[in-house]
Amino acid sequence: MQLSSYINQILPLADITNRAIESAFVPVKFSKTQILIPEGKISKEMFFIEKGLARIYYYNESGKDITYSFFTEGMMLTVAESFFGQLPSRYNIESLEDCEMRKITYTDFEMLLKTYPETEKVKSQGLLEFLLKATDRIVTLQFLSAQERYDLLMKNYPSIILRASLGHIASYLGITQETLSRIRAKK
Amino acid sequence: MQLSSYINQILPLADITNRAIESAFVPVKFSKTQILIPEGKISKEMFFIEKGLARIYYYNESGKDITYSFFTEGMMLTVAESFFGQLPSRYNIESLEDCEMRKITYTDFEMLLKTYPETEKVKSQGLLEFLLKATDRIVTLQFLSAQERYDLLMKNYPSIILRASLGHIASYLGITQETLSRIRAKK
DNA sequence: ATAAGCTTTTGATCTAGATCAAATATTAAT
DNA sequence: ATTAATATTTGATCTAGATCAAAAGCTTAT
Repeated sequence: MQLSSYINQILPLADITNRAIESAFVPVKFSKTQILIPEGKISKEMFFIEKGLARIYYYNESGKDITYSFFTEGMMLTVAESFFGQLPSRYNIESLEDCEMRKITYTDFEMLLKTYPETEKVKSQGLLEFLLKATDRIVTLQFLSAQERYDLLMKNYPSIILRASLGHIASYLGITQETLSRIRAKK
Repeated sequence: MQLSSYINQILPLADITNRAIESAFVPVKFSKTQILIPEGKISKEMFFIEKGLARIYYYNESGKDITYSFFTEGMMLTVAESFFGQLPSRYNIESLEDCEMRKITYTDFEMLLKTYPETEKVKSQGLLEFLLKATDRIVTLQFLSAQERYDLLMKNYPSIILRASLGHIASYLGITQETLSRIRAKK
């Protein structure tokens, strides 16, 4: 999906606003396993993925690397609280494949908000989408079994399951690699 | 906490805006165990709690009543996706004690947004707070043990633990009542 | 092509927390 | 006050998923 269709599907905007947004997002490429946003830093940029796969992750108290979430084509990639709130990020963002993205800086984003007030609505609408995903995730983790969580991911994001590594998927689901491997072997 | 201090702590606003917000929130009382927002309906109202305790809950596939989250004095109570997005709520809101609240209707909320554009920022900032809480919750559920989750709730919201029932707290933590009872008995 | 380094699978065991069931406490209703 | 209804505790099992350990498959770099 293109950035323009992504924005329009969130909220239809005047042509001039659309063009301003388009040109505020500049192309960037990343190779596999680059850190786009490191833990502890304020996110100065937000990304829209045109091609590739990335994840947000953190290290838990015992130092284990835990995937918080995956992002792929047509998704807006950002640690929302850090970018929108300009707070230090508690997570890292890492590319898992060679990626083609578009990025916007926070400065340019603020400029858009000032110049085209209707973008403020894109912001709230965007935040709402992140919130919807987060609440889904909570319900999933609260009471589904490992198998059910896997099936759900498979149903909603089959491409992630095909492209991400076993270990990353397992920690995303809140289970160990061994358990995930056995779930897969079973069917 | 008063509504005015709540708003000001989120974002300082012009006096006139503050006063408009104040008067848009009208007082309401609820007695124990009333349903303020039922599942399936679009939230037409958002509440600010001055006194009392409430929860958001849903029924899982096997019909079990699961507490999604608790709200008490000084908190804004709403199924954010439903109120801000005007979508049908997937959860119920229920009072757990006799409550004194202030409520605003969506119509009045929209009016505020139009008349005082700076309230749009209160909205995004509010959404951001909901998002922050949700991401915390995900991390908690992803890899902490029952005991750790309990300790964390106790540390962050001791008053909830003292006031809510065992069953409600247990489902909130993603465990059974029996397990929670044993965790408590242990210390 | 081969070694070195990762990633995934498989096996054996262990344990946190679930489930089932019954006994106490607590609260509400007549 | 007494009964009925609801919430909590306690006990005895069971099981999903963790942990530990080693083998087998893949990648990547020389």
